[in-house]
Amino acid sequence: MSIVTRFAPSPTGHLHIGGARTAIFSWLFARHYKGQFVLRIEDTDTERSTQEYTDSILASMGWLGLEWQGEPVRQSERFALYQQYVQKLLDSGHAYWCDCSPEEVERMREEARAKGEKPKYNGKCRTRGLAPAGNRAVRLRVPDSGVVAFDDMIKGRIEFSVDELDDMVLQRGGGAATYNMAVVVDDVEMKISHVIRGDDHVNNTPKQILIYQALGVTPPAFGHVPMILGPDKQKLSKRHGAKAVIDYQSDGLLPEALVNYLVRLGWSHGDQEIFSMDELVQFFDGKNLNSSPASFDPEKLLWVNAQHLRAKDPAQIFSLLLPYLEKLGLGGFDHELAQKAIHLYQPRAESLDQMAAQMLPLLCPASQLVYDQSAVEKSLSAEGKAHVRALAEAFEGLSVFDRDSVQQAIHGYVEKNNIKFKAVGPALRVAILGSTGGPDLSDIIFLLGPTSTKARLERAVSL
RNA sequence: GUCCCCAUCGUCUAGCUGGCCCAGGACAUCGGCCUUUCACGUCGACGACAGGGGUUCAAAUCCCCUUGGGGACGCCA
Repeated sequence: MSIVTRFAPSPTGHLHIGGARTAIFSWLFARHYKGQFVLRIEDTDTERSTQEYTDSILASMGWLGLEWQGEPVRQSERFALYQQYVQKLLDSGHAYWCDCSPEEVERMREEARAKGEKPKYNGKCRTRGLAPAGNRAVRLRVPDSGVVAFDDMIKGRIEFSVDELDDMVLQRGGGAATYNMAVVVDDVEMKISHVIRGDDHVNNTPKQILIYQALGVTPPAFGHVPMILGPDKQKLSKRHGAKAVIDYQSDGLLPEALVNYLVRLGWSHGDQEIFSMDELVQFFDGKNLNSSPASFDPEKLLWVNAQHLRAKDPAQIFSLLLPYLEKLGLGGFDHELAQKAIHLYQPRAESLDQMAAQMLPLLCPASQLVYDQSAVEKSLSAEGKAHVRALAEAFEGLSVFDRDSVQQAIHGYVEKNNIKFKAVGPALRVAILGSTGGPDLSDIIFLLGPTSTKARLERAVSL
């Protein structure tokens, strides 16, 4: 059997991390078994679906590296197809027309509830033999007894008694297919072999299986991935902060890091935490999936991102970092300097966003350097300034200006005056970078070069 | 209300067919080391089998109940 999986988002919002994770699982599963991964846009709700969201979702998928095969299928273009299938069901006696009003159905539900049962439609029109009419709906005739069961790839065997199900609407008055009908038709037509989707669909599964059975088609395999909860164990929502994929993109996360983190939420491969995309494809076989919901931990996500950031080639980082550098408002900066400095910042930043901010003091002109006031007061005392002045002279006397000679100049100065490095280091650092943190000073001064270094030291002394 | 799913450190998890687990790894937290700062790194500490019954020579691992959490019950998707 050839493996075909799908991701079927509804374009009523941006791609969120929950959806992203099921998409990733689906994609990995298909890739691992060398199958196909296809997309379907579930845009039958014309009220809430927009092209902007469709574009945004596709863009996020692309950014994450989840390439799909063929053109995405749009449900809104397939109403006629769904009607054909509904007609088949009507012809075979598996479905019937119903003219009950919403109020009437609501009453039936309340009655059932009053009896302590699950609210359902009572099957009033089953035997009335109603003819088609524009405002009439089509309902599925579900079996009177029995159970619907399926072996979930993640949760194992799940059974539902048909007593829990009612004669669901397949086609609305007006002729539009309902969600469950459209999904089944599409999955059949698209030859989907494995339906990997969110946990919230387990209750739809028996309904859909009933439609498959009525159609005389073997259902695909189902795998329901657990939901992602917020840090407080509640359903993920806006108050948990950024949750759309594009938000993480603008926060400076690496797509492979987001994928890595999301996959590990509910899946494991021994004790391994960091995976490349290739390793993921290699290891993800649809097994070892956790059936319990997981909480989203932004801190660990950042940590995973930091690991990927460090492992990446500096040249690649630079091109990814460029947009963030440009957002800094420098209005132009020395690209070569930035490029050469990347490796110094790789181990200290957790995101591209952070990295750009950390590099600002290095990249800005001396005149725009912002000083940390308390650091200046603490380190750039009269004595500190005297050291800075002396070091400026020492640097100017250098015939070769490279990392080693700069370092020697500093150490030479320290030794000659019989003082500790601590006496001059902080002052020099604040003078060069404006604050107390940052990479090794010799590296920074060398990269800055004699002219820029001199300008910074002069400005610091005059503070 | 009814049905479905879930239950190991604060969080993500290892623990697949019970003994190698008085439970391992990772994030976070705390402390040591490294270091010219801040990070990185490194070493260590803290920290969990929800509760109760069974089954068994032996249970985190199997069964049942309770509790807790989540989801679903639309002519929404």
